[in-house]
Amino acid sequence: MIDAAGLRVIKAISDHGSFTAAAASLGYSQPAISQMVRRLEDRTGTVLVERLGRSVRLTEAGQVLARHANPVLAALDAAEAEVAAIAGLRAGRVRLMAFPSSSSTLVPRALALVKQRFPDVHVTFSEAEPPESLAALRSGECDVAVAFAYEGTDLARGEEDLDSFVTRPLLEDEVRLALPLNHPRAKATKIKLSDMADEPWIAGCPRCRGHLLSLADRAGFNPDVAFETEDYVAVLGLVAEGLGVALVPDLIRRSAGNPGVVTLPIDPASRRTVYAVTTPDLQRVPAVAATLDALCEAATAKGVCTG
Amino acid sequence: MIDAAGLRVIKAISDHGSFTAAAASLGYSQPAISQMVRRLEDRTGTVLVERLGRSVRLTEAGQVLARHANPVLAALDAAEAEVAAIAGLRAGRVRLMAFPSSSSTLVPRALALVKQRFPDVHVTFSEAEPPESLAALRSGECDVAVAFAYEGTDLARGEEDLDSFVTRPLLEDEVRLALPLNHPRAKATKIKLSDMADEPWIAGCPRCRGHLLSLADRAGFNPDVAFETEDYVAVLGLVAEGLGVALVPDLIRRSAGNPGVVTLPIDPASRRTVYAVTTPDLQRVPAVAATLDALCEAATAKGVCTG
DNA sequence: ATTTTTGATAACAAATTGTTACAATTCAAC
DNA sequence: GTTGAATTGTAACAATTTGTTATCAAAAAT
Repeated sequence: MIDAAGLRVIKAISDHGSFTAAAASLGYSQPAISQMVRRLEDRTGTVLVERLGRSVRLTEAGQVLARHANPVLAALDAAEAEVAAIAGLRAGRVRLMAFPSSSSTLVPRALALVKQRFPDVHVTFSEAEPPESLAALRSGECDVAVAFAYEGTDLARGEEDLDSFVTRPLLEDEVRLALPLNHPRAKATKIKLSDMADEPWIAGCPRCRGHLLSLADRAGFNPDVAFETEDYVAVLGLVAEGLGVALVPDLIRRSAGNPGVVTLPIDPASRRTVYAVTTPDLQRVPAVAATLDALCEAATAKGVCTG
Repeated sequence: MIDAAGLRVIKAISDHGSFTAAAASLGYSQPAISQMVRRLEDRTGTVLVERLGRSVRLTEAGQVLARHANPVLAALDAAEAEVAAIAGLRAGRVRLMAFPSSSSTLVPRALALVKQRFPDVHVTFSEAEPPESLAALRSGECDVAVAFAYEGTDLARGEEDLDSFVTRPLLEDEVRLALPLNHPRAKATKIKLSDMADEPWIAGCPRCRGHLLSLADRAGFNPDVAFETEDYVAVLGLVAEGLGVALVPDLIRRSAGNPGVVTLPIDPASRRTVYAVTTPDLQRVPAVAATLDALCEAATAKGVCTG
């Protein structure tokens, strides 16, 4: 019934003492004010303005509206300012989820970039493997997920539909074989997986284990998985102690290298692609876009970012 | 830019979780909500709602608006309620100015009527002679004036323009001659002013003095005005002490009768009319109308109220 | 008295806000 | 899988609201 425009008009009249001056202060023509007041009076069923020949004065009811105008308009302005701050990257919160091995360098570098450029944009961060991070994205618990897909498999393992997501490739990550330093083949420049068919294997996260099984199958053997752990530092530790060999993405070696371990390219080569993932809607949120950009830039030092 | 309607829509979406439910809760069709959100997003240049297939969720910016919605809408409702209270006579203030001799019975009775009918309407009251009360009405210092005009003269003494006022006759007040009880003519039933040409006179307020001079002139003499006072109780006291005779409106005698004084009709008769005066705008304010009605009713006991 | 200032009104233009009908999508259930 | 109910988006249109210009009438100031 009464809206912000009406209050603005009443307040202008109260402040300036005439319709004409109120109109000028609001950038309207004088008849616009006349009609606005008339409409308000019709709607409220009350006289709001006393016409005294040349000047006007608010009645008690008009003064009531004028008194309420300030808080209401101030609150509206505040709301607008807050939204504008988010739109202008002077505020905003982005909830990022990334898989553990990305946390070591890629994500911290991206967070630093965002913070440097937009100090008031807050990126919160938590670790999760791709299936959970994508589920969190879908359910609204996070805004950006950093996930990966092994060559030839879908990002979401084929089961989830990806149409509802927007993906941005960040970098290509080569999958290498990790051997203990004292292993007989540690000096090779390249290795066939089938050569390792009789070694005990150490597997990483479930998807990595799946990838290992898939590659081994293609190489014609069934690996003996002696240990499984999601913690890649532990994987490398186990390898260093000579308890087995493992497939590890290059990112791991570079960020958490273990001096007792060497990694070699495998033949045929295999890679995984690391993506930043979000939704089409969120992609248009400035703070989210800035985070994606930062991830992209942080990645270019290591890989190719097309975006 | 952002208005109350927009906030209402965002709040409804936040509360109900879908456009359809929000539309139902606001009595709109679903496309109305879709378009409203789209407009808001265009205006703010920000994504406010994440579309997740079947349901929707507010983005951070959307949540900001939803959070501001409550205070703004509550303040608007409060403003509306206050105005409605004034319109519905559950609130309101009327500033009444009346000339002194009306204060004794007419005005108190009217105030009591208003208070009985509309306990939350506050009528404040102050005394002023007609010229000042009308000036106060014009300048906005009061809402209703109780004034009088002697027969044949304008309410505002001819100088002021009455077009800008609305008048409502309350009662006719006969002008009588006050004599001390022991005056030789105290037993007469009617008296010609010319019979009193040689008496000392006591004059009331300036306008009353003017009326005395005018009547005396018509009766062919020039009265010897021995005392002047605006206080009619004093006038009657002076008369009772035999210090002179006076013209007093009947209202005075009835409300402040002095046992040492008799009042007689004069010939030719003279009356004054008591009016309630306000402005056309204020007349439409319910509390003012109620006060006018009460004055009218309070007067019917004594005179004729046409209104 | 005349001029300037101010509000009201009429007629019209433009923007807004809403509706209905229908297409497209999602999600759950069979 | 496939169907079906539920939900959002879009297009076309109608109604309302909101603003402008031109003009009038009244009030104040000179």
